[in-house]
Amino acid sequence: MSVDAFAVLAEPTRRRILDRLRRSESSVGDLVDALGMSQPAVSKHLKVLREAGFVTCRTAAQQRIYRIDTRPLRAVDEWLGPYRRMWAAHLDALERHLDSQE
Amino acid sequence: MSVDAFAVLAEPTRRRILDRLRRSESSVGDLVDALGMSQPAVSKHLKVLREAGFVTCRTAAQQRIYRIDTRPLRAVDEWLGPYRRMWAAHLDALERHLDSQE
DNA sequence: CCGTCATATGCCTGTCAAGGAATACAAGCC
DNA sequence: GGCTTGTATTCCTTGACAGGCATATGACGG
Repeated sequence: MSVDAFAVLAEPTRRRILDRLRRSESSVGDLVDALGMSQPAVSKHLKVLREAGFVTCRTAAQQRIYRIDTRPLRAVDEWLGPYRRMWAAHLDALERHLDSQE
Repeated sequence: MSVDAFAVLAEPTRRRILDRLRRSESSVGDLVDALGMSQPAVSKHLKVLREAGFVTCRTAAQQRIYRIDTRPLRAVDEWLGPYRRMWAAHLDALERHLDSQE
């Protein structure tokens, strides 16, 4: 959980991993196939994701099955909160404007 | 708009700039004072933010006044959408569980 | 135990971004 | 037109990854 969530998400490959894990949990090998990248590279990204809390893994026989944990993403969502209020306010204003125009 | 939004947000200083601009638009000098960083460093971050669409600037006399544009943040918000549905689903499930327990 | 499959780790190299110092540019003022 | 103020740009150095290859670790089957 040491590294900043945004820094973790800054890497496109890691977002691809998350996008894939969103659909179903996967073994490292599955991800290697899906991403077309070397196994060490994938394992390293998984390590970063794991240490930042984005994924958890369980051992199943000789494989490690990775699975999303949404908690860090919720933190990002909360960071967005105040900004979301900004554009919500603008949309409201636009709406009022359009209403007054009709 | 060339650089990836997440890469832009990965830099803590840039998030600090956005957090400050969220409260009020500011000149470069204001930001330099607020961040305690060299003026060139701030200007460079502003350039990155500008090129990625996070801020716009207008010229006022000899100053440049920077202001937030929330569009790229809305894009981030949309990227979060599917994940948000994940944890929303979990919360719903938890709620149903608690309801069934009462 | 030993070989094998699945994954993790170390080492190396190349790339890229951040920050400081110096400098260039641009707009106002006298 | 020089001078000052505010901001952008350039050059340089340094540090942080990302990715590949080789190798270590770990779990299973015979």
